[in-house]
Amino acid sequence: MERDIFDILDERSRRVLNAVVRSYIDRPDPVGSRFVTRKYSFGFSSATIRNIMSDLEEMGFLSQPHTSAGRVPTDKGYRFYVDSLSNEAQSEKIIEVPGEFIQQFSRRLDEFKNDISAMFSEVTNTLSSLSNYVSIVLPPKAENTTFNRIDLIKFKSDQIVAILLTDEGIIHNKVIQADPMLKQEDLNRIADFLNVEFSGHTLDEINNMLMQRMKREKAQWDRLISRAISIYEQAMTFAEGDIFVSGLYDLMDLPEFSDISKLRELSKAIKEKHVIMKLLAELSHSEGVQVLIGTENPVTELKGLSVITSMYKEGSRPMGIIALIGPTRMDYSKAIIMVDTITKCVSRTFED
Amino acid sequence: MERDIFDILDERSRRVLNAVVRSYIDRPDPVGSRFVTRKYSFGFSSATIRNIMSDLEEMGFLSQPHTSAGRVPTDKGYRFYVDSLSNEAQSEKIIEVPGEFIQQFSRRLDEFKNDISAMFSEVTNTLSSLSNYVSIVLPPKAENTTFNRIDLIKFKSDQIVAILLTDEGIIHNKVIQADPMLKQEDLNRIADFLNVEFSGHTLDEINNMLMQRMKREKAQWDRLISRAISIYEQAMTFAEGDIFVSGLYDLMDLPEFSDISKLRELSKAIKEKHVIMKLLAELSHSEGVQVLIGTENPVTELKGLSVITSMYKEGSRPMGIIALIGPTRMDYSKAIIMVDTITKCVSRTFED
DNA sequence: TATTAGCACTCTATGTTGGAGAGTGCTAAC
DNA sequence: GTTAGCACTCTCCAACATAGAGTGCTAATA
Repeated sequence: MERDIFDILDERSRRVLNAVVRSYIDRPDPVGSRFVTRKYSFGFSSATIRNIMSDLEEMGFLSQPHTSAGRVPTDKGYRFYVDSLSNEAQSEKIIEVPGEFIQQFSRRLDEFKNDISAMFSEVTNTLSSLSNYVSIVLPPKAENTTFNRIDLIKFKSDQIVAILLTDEGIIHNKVIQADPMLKQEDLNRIADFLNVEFSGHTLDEINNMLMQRMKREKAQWDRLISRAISIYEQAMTFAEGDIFVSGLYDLMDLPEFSDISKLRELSKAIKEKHVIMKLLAELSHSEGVQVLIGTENPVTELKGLSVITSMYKEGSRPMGIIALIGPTRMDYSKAIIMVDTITKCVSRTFED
Repeated sequence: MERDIFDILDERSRRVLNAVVRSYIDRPDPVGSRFVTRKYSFGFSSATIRNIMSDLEEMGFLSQPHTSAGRVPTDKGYRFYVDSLSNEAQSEKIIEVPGEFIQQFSRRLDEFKNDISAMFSEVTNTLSSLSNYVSIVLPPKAENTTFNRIDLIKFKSDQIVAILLTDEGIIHNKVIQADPMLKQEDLNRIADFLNVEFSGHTLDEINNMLMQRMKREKAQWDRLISRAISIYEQAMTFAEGDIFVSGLYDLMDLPEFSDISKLRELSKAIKEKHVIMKLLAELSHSEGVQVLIGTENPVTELKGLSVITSMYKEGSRPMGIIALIGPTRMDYSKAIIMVDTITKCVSRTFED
């Protein structure tokens, strides 16, 4: 597929296309042939460039806002640009992130080790203020985290506070209604039982174990176990985790958002978390940094925008997702590097 | 003070002024004398109204965008309008909130009794979607909440998870570093000690008790107590509570925000939570619903806006604050009633 | 055959002009 | 004290002209 595109365009067309995209990313004015010849000295006259650009338009890489305006990249044009970026990166001029930044940022993350939400806030803030785009972090899905221990605390006669700790340092707590007859000692015994049984398993595994055991042992449970399982199930139905978002307001500075309506759509999409979460989750099945450009995007609210995502992991286990959302006219090379770097920093923090 | 203003203006001027304000709130076009005479039949010609409006302008209640435009209320004009609103309310035509709504909303809040943050989210969402302004809820200040119990859980050899429950149903948790020699039993004894000592006191009282005791007993503590106090102190330094915000994007529909820059300022102010928190806290020393109009506002970022606040309470103890922020051209009568009603619903929920 | 210079053409952006309309302030009459 | 009448002011909008940027095409050039 990629090969195809590179075959269709000869060296010269490719260079012109990339020049147009780069120039447009730099300043959102339609790019004219004369401008290209002057700024990037190709050794051809503007007339030649004109012909090439005309061809590129016919092939759908560029478009004209109106006759006698310069050209503007289409989503397909951006796609070509992004693809050739990663090609370049593999071959030669990889843009370097100063090791200094990485070190400093990693150290900063370490400070937040005891408070994982604060850490994620820090991540989104850093990412959005560096990029001036909207950054989003999805925390690890509960199912992927590892049960460390649960504690049950009697509260106000008919309520129980269940506190679940995971190895990742995430603390879920939930108030559940319960039989007022249960004493704190009963709760302790129940918690002990759960801790022994479940420790070290992921919540996902636990759900499966539970189901299997329920099938096998059915009515034979003693009262303790049946209560334990019922309480655990109640405790586990927590609201889907929050997502961390930052930088929506920085977008207001960009000319493409002077209209506001795009911004509204984006904010609506973010408000309806599940839309975003679903998109990002789907997008991140594959390895490395993923890029969705404009209409490639399945979510209608985001069709005018581009999304860059990457997964952070603990070892080889996927944890959560870091994403950057901006206009299609995005500084892709910078954005991709940033997402990549920051994802790696976060992964490293989870390692230790 | 209020009397003064009512004395300066005769009955007729007052009616004209209120008519202008109401009309401008209804539609943001400068209000002309002819329009006033037709819409609100005063029994005077437009020329007379013109004279009155000219006087009102001289006194600073109205202003003209340019000669030969109609008049627009100044902040002082709005202030007059708001003050006469509450006068009206006291005397006769109180706008009624359907009891049905109150019942329904109270029932809805009850559903969230076990999850106080979800409840506050619900409150901001309701308030902003009813009003189309920005709504903010400040949760109870930690110092004002009542210690119910603390639990300490050993976690990963050198860490302790401290979980503090308050009578209000708020759960704070915090991971703290600690001596790896401490066993879970030690922690239990420490927690027991704290629970016995502190139960039923507000966190504020506890801080005072602690300080006093430290002064009195100084070096005489036994090891348990000294450890307990140290742990409690660490656990209590949690991050300043989150504030709940909703509706920023609904503002974009209003003509006064077509400019965007005001919106930026507001969002900046909200991001810097402490600015908002400080303002709201100051504003809410007094009883009932407070209104700040435009330049009355001490925070520069909010000078173009109006703020309506009210405190929710548990019995007579102030808990937190509910606020609505919108343009100075706000539908004050509606907004005030809404803030008032919702505050009362929240207070009632805390009662039981 | 590929490239280029030249030119007519198109479209936008900007500025100017000239009512139409809304509203005012003032004056003189009621 | 109130009002009718009128000249005046200012905005808004549409019509029009012009400059500038950029194109596409053609014919000449290497």
